Amino acid sequence: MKLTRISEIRRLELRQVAYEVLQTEGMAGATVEKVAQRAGASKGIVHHYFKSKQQLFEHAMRHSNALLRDEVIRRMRLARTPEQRLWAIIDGNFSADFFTRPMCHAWLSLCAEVPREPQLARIQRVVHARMRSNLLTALRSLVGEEQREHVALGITSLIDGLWLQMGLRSQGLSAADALGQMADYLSHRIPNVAWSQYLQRPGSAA
Amino acid sequence: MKLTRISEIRRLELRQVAYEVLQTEGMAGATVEKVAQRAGASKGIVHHYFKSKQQLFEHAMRHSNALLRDEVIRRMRLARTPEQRLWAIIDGNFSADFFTRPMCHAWLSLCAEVPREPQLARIQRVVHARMRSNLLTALRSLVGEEQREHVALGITSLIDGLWLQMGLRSQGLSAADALGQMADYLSHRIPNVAWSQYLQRPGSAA
DNA sequence: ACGAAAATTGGCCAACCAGCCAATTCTTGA
DNA sequence: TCAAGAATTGGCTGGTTGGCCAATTTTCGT
Repeated sequence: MKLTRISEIRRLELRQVAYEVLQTEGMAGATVEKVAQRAGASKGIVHHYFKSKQQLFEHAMRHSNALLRDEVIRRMRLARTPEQRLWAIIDGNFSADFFTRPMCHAWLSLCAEVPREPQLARIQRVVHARMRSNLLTALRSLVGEEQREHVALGITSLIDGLWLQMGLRSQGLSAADALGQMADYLSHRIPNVAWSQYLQRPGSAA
Repeated sequence: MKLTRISEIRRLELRQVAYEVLQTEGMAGATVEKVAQRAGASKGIVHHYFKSKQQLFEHAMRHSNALLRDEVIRRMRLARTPEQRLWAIIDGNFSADFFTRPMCHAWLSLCAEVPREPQLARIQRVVHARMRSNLLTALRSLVGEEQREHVALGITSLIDGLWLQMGLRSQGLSAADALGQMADYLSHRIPNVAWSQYLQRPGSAA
């Protein structure tokens, strides 16, 4: 019995490679041939698994999204209180493994295409909806109902803004800097929770 | 005597048109021919004024940057107090004329190229330095010296994050929403200033 | 072992594009 | 008016890319 068909393996490999190429080449410079070459395969095989370049990078976006989602889920499992759940979301978005300049460049390249690629826009909507839902749930006991949406938008915007800083600043930004900003925001916006405690043990939410 | 040579007029027109094309086509889809066509000119004339496509869009970035800078300067002139100066910077970044989806799309396209185009990175550095300088000056009497850089980074990130939301959200974001978020941030981070007063008269800092 | 199906190759093609340039039109100063 | 120079045209070219496909190799069930 075959659990994983070769086709599934190839699909996963290629979308991973496509995402890597995106990190260094950007959307315009990322050609099907470069993806094939980096994967050690021929150009034809890429088109065998993805009917178009567009679809290939659509799956690359799903890939990066899955990485981020898993980081958040892992931290969510360990969280026991609403504060911990909220911090799990934030900390997951600045996981040291993913909050890097190359990752940010790939993310930016994809974001820039969203307005013109309905499929990417669809993925973006799903990502956004999940983030909003997670935040609203965690905020339920922390913020009054009439302010929850507002605070959720503020947190989302600050996260995205810090990612942008990582990509655009000359010397980048450390995950600790970003988490410091988030803790600072939360300390002022949602007092009576000692948010700074989460900065002591970086990478952990429990 | 001729104040404005035709060459200068053309350069201004073309960089403006290049920026408009960027709004709808993105960086990959923005060809020299499309810019020429939209400008009602031939492809050759574009290369006559800009030695390369790269240089053309470098000037397009300067163009968009100049628009934003002027908006901030205009509000700065009317500001009399540090709070007003700080709000002038923020309000200028969400001027109703520029805080639109097409503008955001062009901005995103340029941001996504920054990592691979040293010239764009150079412009980006200048923009960032000016923003930082403006913010630190305005914050001098509002925030303790040891926290100024931190708050300046927070404000910058939140502004960029809200721009990103404008570009990525399905239904966009109004300038009022964005300014509401900024006022909310300032109210909690820099209390004892009635930031909400600035929301009464949208578009004005005085 | 064998044959069908899956996987893979490498090259072809049509489309597109940036850069270039010779020829033409327009502007301007004397 | 009339050159001289600036402005502009439009087509050419070399190079690249995405999509396609016929041919070949590999895998796998029987």
